[in-house]
Amino acid sequence: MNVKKRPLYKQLKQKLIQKIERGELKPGDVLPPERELAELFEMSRMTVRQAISELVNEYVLIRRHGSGTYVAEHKIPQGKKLKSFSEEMRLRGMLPGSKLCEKKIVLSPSANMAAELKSEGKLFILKRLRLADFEPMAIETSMLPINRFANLEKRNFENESLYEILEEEYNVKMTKAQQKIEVKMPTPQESELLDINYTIPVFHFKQVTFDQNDNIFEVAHSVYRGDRYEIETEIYR
Amino acid sequence: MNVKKRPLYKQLKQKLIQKIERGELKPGDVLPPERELAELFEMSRMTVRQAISELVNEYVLIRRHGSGTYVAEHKIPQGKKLKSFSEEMRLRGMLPGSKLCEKKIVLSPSANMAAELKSEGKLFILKRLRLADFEPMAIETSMLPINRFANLEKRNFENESLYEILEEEYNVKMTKAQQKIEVKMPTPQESELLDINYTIPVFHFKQVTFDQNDNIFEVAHSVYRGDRYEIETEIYR
DNA sequence: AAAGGGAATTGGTATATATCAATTTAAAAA
DNA sequence: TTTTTAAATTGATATATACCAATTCCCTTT
Repeated sequence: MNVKKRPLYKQLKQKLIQKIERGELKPGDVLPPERELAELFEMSRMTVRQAISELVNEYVLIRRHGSGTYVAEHKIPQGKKLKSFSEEMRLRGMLPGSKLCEKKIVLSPSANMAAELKSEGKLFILKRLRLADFEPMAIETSMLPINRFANLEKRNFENESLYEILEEEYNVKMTKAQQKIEVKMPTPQESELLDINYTIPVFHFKQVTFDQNDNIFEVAHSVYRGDRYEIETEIYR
Repeated sequence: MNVKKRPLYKQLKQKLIQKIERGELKPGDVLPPERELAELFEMSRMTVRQAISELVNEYVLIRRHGSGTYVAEHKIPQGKKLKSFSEEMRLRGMLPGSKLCEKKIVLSPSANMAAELKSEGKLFILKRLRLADFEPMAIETSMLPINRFANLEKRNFENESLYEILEEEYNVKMTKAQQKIEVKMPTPQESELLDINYTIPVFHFKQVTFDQNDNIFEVAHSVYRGDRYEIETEIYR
């Protein structure tokens, strides 16, 4: 007795994906026509269409009316990946740097802050001026629950990457982040730190960072110079 | 004779979206069952399912097996997917709108512009003030090569989606876009159109849009109000 | 060789029907 | 009342069929 609970169209989907992964079907290749696939796999054309439709939605296949169904060219590009400031500046061909502004432990964080971090107890706050080619680029303020990162405050952070420390010393890896990006005018302190005129607008990033277990381990606020920084991204339908 | 070239399922899609926009269907509300919708709109259940399926893919509806189909709560996630202005505002729970500012054909575009579009010849330029809940949100300027879109300039664009027209009339679907995002201060004209004080900074988007064959078919410049708009995105390692 | 036109191919839309599976509802039992 | 069970409801999967629409292909004409 054949135990089959897996839907037919999902089975076909999987077979098609396997063919692509094994290289039997390469990007740009045309698939057999729907009517032929139906015969080949002994299912109705409608079922074949359902499998193909899902793969089209997942950008794996491309349909061309009157022509055929093709394997998509771009594979899992997904324009923007989570990077640290240093990684990003290096990618842009600039030399990253850092200047410590503030390093403190907040004993009783505001309710707002605690809610964002979904954590109670003391917070470690790290405020750094980030440099690119020795010129100010951004002000980065990170907030972390100190109970997860004991003794973190003893580091100096001048020539150390926060994320590298977290990964190597505490085994916490960033895997996902949610960002809100706004435009603002800088405060007097911000424009002085960033060394820009008060008429230059800035990017405000509010980031919530998740570790490999999907727990929030950092909330960061960053202020980027609008005259030096621009966001580049690629998005897909 | 009734001239109907628009597919039935797309008509239903539009009707459902309208019901949501008009508030007849609110987030969390349950839709009539598929069998009932089929009877109501005098079409087969399969056709109803196709309409609903597409809306589910676009995060407008949510299906729950055995329970029903519901209007999605707009959580505004999905920052990384390519959307039209209208789709995005709808996701944010706002009513999209449009006001035509300028519609013209440029006979001899600048070398710069032609290079961006990788096309020679006349350009169609469409400048619209985009509204959200009847208030200005952005100024959107689209540039398209007129040789690919004959008679496009005869449309009125007041209540029509540019991308829908391109898809339905010219069979051009947007599949990829590259964006550069900057922060600027608005020009006097921009602050007047957007109805904001000159001290409010704005987002500048420069977008190059690709069709299903990976050809550039549009270059768009958008100016978004910094006091009403923020970018939300999720990024992964 | 080039251009035009029509047939064949291929995906797109639409209907009708049947059965399965998850959930909800309501009736029955405790 | 609470719990359990069965039925009804609702979406999910699958088949068969028909015709429309965009593209390709090939034959004819020029």
